[in-house]
Amino acid sequence: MTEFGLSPIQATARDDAVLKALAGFVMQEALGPGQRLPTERILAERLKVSRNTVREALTRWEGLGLVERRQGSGTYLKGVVSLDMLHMPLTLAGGNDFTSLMQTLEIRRALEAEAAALCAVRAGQAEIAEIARKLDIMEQAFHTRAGMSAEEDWEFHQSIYRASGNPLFEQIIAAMHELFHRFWEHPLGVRDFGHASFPYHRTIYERIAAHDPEGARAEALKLIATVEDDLKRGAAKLKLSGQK
Amino acid sequence: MTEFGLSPIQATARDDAVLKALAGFVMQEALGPGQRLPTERILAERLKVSRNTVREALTRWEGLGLVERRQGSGTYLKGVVSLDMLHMPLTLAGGNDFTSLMQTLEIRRALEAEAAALCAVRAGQAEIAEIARKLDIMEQAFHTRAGMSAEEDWEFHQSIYRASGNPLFEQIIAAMHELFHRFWEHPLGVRDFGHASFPYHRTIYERIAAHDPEGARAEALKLIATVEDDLKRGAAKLKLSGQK
DNA sequence: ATGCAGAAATTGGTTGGACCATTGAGCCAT
DNA sequence: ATGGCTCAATGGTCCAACCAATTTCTGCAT
Repeated sequence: MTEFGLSPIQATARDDAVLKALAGFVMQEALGPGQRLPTERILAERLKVSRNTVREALTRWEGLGLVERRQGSGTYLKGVVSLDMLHMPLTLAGGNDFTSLMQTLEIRRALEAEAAALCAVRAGQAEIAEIARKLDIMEQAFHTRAGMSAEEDWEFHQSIYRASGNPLFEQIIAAMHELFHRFWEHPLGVRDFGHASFPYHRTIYERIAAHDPEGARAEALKLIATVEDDLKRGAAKLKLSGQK
Repeated sequence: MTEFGLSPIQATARDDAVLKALAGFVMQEALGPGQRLPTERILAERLKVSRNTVREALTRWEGLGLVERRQGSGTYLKGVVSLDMLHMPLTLAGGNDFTSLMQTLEIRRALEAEAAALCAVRAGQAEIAEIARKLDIMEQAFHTRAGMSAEEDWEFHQSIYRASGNPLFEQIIAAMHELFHRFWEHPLGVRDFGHASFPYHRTIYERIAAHDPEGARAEALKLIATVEDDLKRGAAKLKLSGQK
């Protein structure tokens, strides 16, 4: 099969046209997350298409998590949209079981290590200071609330992804985090989940502040390893207690 | 065309219910990629919902890349569908420029290295044989077609992702690959793009076959490094020629 | 004036029916 | 066989309602 370099043309593509126009409108009006966009009826009238077409277009955006619809209220932006957006929908088979969590952790291990290394190379004074701030907040929360610092923990890691200079790290891991939110919070009933990982947050920060990419990578790998251990302990506990 | 195993829907949240019922139907009938599923009119009748509702539900799946609709023909499955699917749609800002490509390469570097290492640990005889087969095909195509072996190259990497035992690797990288398809093919006008990476395919395979995870990781990193170099060369060339 | 319950308007969700555009299968003349 | 034709099937779009949740307005009692 030879390559002709030709793509099939699309005769009818009203949905896409609607989304393109809407994206242009959003940019023009400089709308951000939380803002409400025009009602379906108005969009249909302005764009000279049926309300049904508008709805199918918005359904696409909703499925992509870009927009949230509230009956009786309106349609609201949930993220930043731009004309040159690229979509990368992933669907993972298998539910919220041990295997799925373990698989996401393998992805996170790869990305976390790389992000920490890149961060150690690229982070400037401001980024390092921000990471230090998040680390302090997390450590204080950890001590005052006896280890319940999931939210602060997450924000610490986010600050590293941001300082990596590549927004894809944050986006991919954030999507996984949102997906397994309940499990990152109270995974599998292990009460002291995450305790073992605590000291490595500071060591990661130190290696980043010292601009030592391989050191940061190594500490990040240690952190993920403790999480994997916790997960395995939780799975073993579950097995003992007879749950499937 | 008599029995569909579909039962009517009752409460609100119709479209979600439609998708759940449809997913159940797909599993029950053991439908796989490429297969055609019932027409919208039949689904609407069987589920006792309006055709518009069916369409919105299918629009969701289409946006997620699970399904492909062909006017006049039907709606066809594009991937594997199951009841306990989880969706992780990512939307990346920024277009098909040099920076975006470089950022996806950083993600690919992290994942490719980890996948190769995992593969070296987990791949069995059958998986290794499959990788060897893809490698042979790629090398032959490379020699007979003077380096134009993008498709075979991609299939070689896919076989590694599959043998890693974690489907997320293949899904994430496949999504990026599809996204930047034109650029992976003829990136930035560099004619011998990918030539430098050629020898590392075999070295990666050898480390995997020897069950040497760190060796496989190292070779994978070398391969990505050559691609990054090609990309930088292409960008420099573009800069010289005055294009933006 | 103020507070609040109920009415009214707004907005997304659903329905049913109609028609258009594309596809594919069957048929027929060549 | 080949090419062109019809015609039924199927997804794409449109319209005009109505339903359900939410918000806003209104008017009465305090």
